[in-house]
Amino acid sequence: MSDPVYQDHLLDDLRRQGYRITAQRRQVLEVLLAQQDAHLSHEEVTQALAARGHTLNAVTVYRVLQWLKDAGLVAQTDLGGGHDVYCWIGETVHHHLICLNCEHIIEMDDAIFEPLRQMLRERYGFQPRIEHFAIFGLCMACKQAQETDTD
Amino acid sequence: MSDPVYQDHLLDDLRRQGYRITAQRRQVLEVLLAQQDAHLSHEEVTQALAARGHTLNAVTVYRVLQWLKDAGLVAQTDLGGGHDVYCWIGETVHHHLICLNCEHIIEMDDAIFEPLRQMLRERYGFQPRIEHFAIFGLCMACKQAQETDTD
DNA sequence: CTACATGCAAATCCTTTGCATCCAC
DNA sequence: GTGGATGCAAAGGATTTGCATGTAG
Repeated sequence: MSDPVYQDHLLDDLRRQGYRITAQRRQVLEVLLAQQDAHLSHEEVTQALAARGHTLNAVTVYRVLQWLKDAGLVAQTDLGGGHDVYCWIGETVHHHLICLNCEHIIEMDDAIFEPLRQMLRERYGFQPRIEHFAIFGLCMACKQAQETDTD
Repeated sequence: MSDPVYQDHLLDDLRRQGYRITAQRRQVLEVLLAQQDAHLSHEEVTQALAARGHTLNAVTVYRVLQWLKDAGLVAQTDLGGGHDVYCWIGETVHHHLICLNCEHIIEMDDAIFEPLRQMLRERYGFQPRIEHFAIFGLCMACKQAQETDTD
């Protein structure tokens, strides 16, 4: 997945598509590749870069993220937190359950949306684009904690 | 629903809760009450106010919307458009299908989410808060138009 | 009368843009 | 060498804050 061989292959691919591979682009790409399941904000990407000893201009980070999105490698989503988040587009489509209390994120399989998709198509003739979904609520632990509180 | 009697009752209720009723608060409240099913952004609220001949300071509009939210009368949601939208909390819970192409909004009943809710509870022990949901995709008309294009 | 709401100006935050310089190809 | 990418500074837009004034209760 994120081994050097895969990365080299990826970079060659991008070069073949006419994109230029700069140090900055490689660095941002590595960060996102290293945390494929995470949704990273611009700020978090910057922090991850810093942790690796790279200090890119904030503007450049924006531009590289935009580039990765244009190249179809990264999804840019607004999960409602005010800032867009970016995440690597892997082979397996999945979605997230986000706990409003502890902010724990649970991954869920795409299959769970199939019934909903079908219903929307049947009832409303609507073709949903549920490619990257987030549902907010309470995770099991927090739900139980809350119930205990109320007792 | 939005008749004067109902509004008076509402204002009295708020007063009883210790809130002060100013002209500005009444004006914003009226705007939201008049379009209960709409999701209005700060800008749209301002425009609606202007259409009624009221010119409030932008800051005041923010503060009144925040107040209405705190009072539990209005929901503040980020539908992914970059700006928060505000909408009156009525009795009937409903959600929206938003067409990515024509931006047409279809209302859908809350019942459609029941199977999903149940699945999330069963499989992940997750208590979803699906109170105001938006699903993006293509509406029937745009889907058909697209299919015709490809032919 | 008093505490709270308003309006103005200014500050703040995130993001984009213009432009000179730099570097991948 | 040349077009595209970078970094800096500065602009831009949305929202928040500080403070004097106004007003609901």
